[in-house]
Amino acid sequence: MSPKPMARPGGRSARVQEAVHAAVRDLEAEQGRAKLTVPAIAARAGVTPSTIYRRWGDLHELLSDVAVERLRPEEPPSDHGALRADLTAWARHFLDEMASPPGRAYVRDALLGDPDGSNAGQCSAYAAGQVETILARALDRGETAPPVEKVMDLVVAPMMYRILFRPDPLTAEYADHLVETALTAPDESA
Amino acid sequence: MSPKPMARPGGRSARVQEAVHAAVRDLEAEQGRAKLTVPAIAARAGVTPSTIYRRWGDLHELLSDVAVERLRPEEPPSDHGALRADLTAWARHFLDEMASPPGRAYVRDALLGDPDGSNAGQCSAYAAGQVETILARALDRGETAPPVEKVMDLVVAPMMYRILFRPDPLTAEYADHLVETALTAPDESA
DNA sequence: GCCGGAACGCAATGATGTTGCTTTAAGGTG
DNA sequence: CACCTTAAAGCAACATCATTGCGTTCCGGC
Repeated sequence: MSPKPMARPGGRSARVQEAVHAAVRDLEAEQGRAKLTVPAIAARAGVTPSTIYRRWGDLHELLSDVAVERLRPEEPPSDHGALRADLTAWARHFLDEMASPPGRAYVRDALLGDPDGSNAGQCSAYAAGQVETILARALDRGETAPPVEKVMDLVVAPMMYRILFRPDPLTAEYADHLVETALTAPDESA
Repeated sequence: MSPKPMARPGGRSARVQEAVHAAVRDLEAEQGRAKLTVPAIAARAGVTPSTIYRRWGDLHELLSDVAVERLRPEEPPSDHGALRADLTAWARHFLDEMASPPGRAYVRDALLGDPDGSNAGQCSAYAAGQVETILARALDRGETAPPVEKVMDLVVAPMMYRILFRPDPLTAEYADHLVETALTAPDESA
């Protein structure tokens, strides 16, 4: 079911997977999405199309797979010494990444080829993990911090909604505004 | 660019469009999404595939088109005599519709075949329109009501985010909670 | 160093996507 | 009301892509 069963993590399987992922990245960068087709990717990766179909099912699942890997945060959120500063910086960064044309494309891909929703869930988990880190750091400092769910609802969700459903441009001020809302909202215990 | 140019609204064009849309609905109901292919739809609609490709570009754009039409609200939100009741009822209804398997499928389709984001924008506009109606009604009654944007950020966005990115089931209580948040949040003027 | 099984390559087949050319009919005009 | 223009649909050929059976290779374990 999972696109990357990797029943055999070592050796050829791993090489093929890496080659295919690299081929997707390269082709996309060089020729754009329109040229992203399974045979083209296979040729570029030095692999036969049937291999790709067998391992990933179809193009969308493969793209979803690659997109999720690209959406994985590479570093923990930067530490600015205070909750508000940390959250603001992270929200701005997140918005910047996700609202950019390539970012939007990755998010869409991740959602697209995802029969069971596990890839989309992974994306959400990445964001939640980053937020979690920030909040834990705040608690360590002795600050009061809202629960993760609240930040997801009040900061992450609105940004994602606008990215996906609205063509309008998004600004850093909007991210700031959302963080402000999350930090000043009443702490219901629900 | 738009999937439905309709430069000639009357006569054959309209009949073809309706026939194709109907074919999509029927085939989906009868044989499931897997069997939804352009040639099959064309055959069912009594049309040649090239007609569909020329008018809609590809299968995804056609499905997106159909999905948006299905997501259009058919009635104004029901009137319960008070803002809180109206918003709660609408949010529950919205969540119910969108979180159901067919609802999720429509939303995904709408997002999917949508190069310029106009279809997704339409979906958002539908929801905003419904909210707008509710808020205007409240103002007419003399109630104080939050701006539309606030309701979109605090109620609609979190629901959509969870629908799209999280596999977990969603409850009516969650919708209630979001409405509560939106109505009790401090009224910043920003 | 041998064995079992999973993954890959190859190649053929069927289905789908795409396009030039022709034909029909909608909508405007005299 | 007949004619003319032109968008849209039909037809048909072609290119490309998706799918599958079978043989081969190579990983992983004994």
